[in-house]
Amino acid sequence: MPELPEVEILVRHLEPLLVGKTIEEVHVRRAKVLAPTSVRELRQSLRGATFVALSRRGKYLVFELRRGTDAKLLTLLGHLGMTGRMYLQDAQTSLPKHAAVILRCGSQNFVFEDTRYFGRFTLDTTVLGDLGPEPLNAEFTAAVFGEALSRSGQAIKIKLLDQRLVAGLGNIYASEALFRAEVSPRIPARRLAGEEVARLWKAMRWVLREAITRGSTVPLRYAGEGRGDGLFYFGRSTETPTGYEEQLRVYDRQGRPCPKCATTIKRFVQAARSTFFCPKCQPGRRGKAKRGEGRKKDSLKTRR
DNA sequence: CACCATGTTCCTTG
DNA sequence: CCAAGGAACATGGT
Repeated sequence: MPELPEVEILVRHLEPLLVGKTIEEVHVRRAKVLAPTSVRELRQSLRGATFVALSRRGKYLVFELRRGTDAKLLTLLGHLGMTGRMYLQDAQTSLPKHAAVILRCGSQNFVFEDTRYFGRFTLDTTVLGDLGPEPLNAEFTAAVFGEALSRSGQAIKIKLLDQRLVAGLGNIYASEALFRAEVSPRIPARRLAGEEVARLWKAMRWVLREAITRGSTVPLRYAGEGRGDGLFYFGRSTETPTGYEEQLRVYDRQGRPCPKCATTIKRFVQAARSTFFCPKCQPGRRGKAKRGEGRKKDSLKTRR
């Protein structure tokens, strides 16, 4: 469930539940998610610590804790990777198969579970320093965005996934924002016209805000079973068991009609990731053929 | 069995 | 040093 809107909703959900709670026991079942923090270091730091605040930076969850009244604040960084979840449950409740870290706070467990273990739960916060601006903050103006784009010849879709450019978009919202802006995912970043930059800047923010709004109005079950939990960008539906369904316009909709013009949505691969777009609403540049696109060279890789 | 998956990081090549 | 491309990480769904 991990792009900016999902993390934002999760942070808003957890913040009031966690603040004031004190960790009594720390259990690590998959040490790799802590790296480079060691199990011992995490346990020593967190045992007896109280949650003071929780916020979000890009797709990261930033937990702030304090041990004792005067002690310094410590920061715990969380990331959901592709399949991570975080939630509180009764300490009696059985733990999920892929629980990576469990923090017992009184009668409740704060659980970080992650099926694929791509997520993070660490005291090392250095990655935050490499993140670009928050797309929904005032500092992130269209001019700032355009300036950043002008320094790259890489396809715009790929740049949108670069967390150093702007922090928080992932593969879903990158395609969604480009569709809303009616910009082709293949255009080299620095080739976007000024008005295209402006449209994309606006569309990114609209798409992210829309997802947060929708997520806020849907009854999510953070610890629940079943797919779709914690995922959103939902709208009401009479066809699904939950009564809600995702409202994505192009993501994972190849072969289906474009919601604007009914042209068939296409899928192709960029930087080893799927991109979805409407060839009519998001036409590529005419004129120059792009080389190195749609056909890859045979780089024979050698093993180390 | 084959392929695909919401993310980040490391390695290689140019 | 930088940019770009791809594989790796680990598990599950279709």
